[in-house]
Amino acid sequence: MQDSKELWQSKLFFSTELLQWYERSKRDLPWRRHRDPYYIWISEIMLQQTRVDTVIPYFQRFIERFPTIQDLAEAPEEDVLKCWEGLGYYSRARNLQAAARQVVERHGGAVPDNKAEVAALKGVGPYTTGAIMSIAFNRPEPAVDGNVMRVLSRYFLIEEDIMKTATRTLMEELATELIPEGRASDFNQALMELGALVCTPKSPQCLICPVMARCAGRLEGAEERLPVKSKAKPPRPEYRLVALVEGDGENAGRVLVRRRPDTGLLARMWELPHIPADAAPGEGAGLPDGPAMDRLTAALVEAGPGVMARPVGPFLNAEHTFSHIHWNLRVFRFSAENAPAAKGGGAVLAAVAESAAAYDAGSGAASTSAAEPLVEYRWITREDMDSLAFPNVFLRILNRHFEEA
DNA sequence: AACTCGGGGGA
DNA sequence: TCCCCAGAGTT
Repeated sequence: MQDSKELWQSKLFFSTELLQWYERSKRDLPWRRHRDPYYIWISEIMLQQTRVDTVIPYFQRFIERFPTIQDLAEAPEEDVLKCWEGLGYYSRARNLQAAARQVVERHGGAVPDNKAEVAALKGVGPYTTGAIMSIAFNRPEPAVDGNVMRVLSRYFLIEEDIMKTATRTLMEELATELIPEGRASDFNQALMELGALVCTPKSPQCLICPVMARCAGRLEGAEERLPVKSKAKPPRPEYRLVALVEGDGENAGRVLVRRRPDTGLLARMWELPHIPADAAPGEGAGLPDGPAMDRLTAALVEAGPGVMARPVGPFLNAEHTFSHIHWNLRVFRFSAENAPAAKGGGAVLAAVAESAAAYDAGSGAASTSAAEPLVEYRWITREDMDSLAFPNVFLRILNRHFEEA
């Protein structure tokens, strides 16, 4: 029998010591200052794949801008995205707002104290369901994130690959057993706090760990190699040519940007126009980038907004790594000449319908108007950046440009 | 089960 | 600079 008396004692020891440690060691975090389920929810979504120190300023700004679920539900999506700018995984923000609307419509604007209903909210998966139910409502549900799997795999010497679904299920069962009666909120937070502060991925601080005495991983000397985790694939490289086009005439001092499509990578975020490049940048030092500039020039006219632009020269190179893609960006400066339809600041310049034909041919399911723009172009000033959401890589390029200008 | 989806921090 | 971190949705 696996579940010997010794194992039972180890579990009791773990829960008891951990809870006591948490009482004296817990950090004073903004979302721990109240029990509002809305704030717990926001913080848990932001904390997915994101460190506490990064989240804090975003959380403060977010609840200031959207103090209630109602406020969030009624806000323009642009505002929500702007508030999320720089945090990454922007579908979290879009799903969060969609879920806020769900809560307003189905639950009268209050987060439901019901597991199935919480789990049904957009962007709320198994972990966040458990986190909300336990932290906000003190329900005995497991909240198994990376921290928890690391702590449990070490303490109980679990060698299963934590990337596998079956392992997470096992961890959830174990974590549920460990919750002391009536203490789900504190215990689950304690578990994650230990993973964040003591039982860290590298160089865990075993000597100050409250449960070191019975940690099977530590006693085996295995704490550094746990948890067992299969490696992720390296990101595939992608090479893009980017145009930084400065306007002329009425658009003097403005830069041409576009909004990304509704789905996929960086959906609905703004960016500089760019096109794919075949291969790595020619490393020939000092060679003019004539061919690349020519292709960009043509793209701005043909596929893009019909902008006639004169190449000025290379501006800078930039790199950006996503989980699965590594972007190599070569940014070139252009000067617009006689930009068409330049009717003044911020006007929509043109729409690209490059894939409209293929779409229509495919299904004929033209649910939206045929004139619906797939990509929207605008001439923007630095001030316009205060209301448009850009991914960090383009934020850096644009800031550099406006600093020099 | 495999793939998609950002960005930051530490060695 | 390189390496590591990892929840939810989609297919």
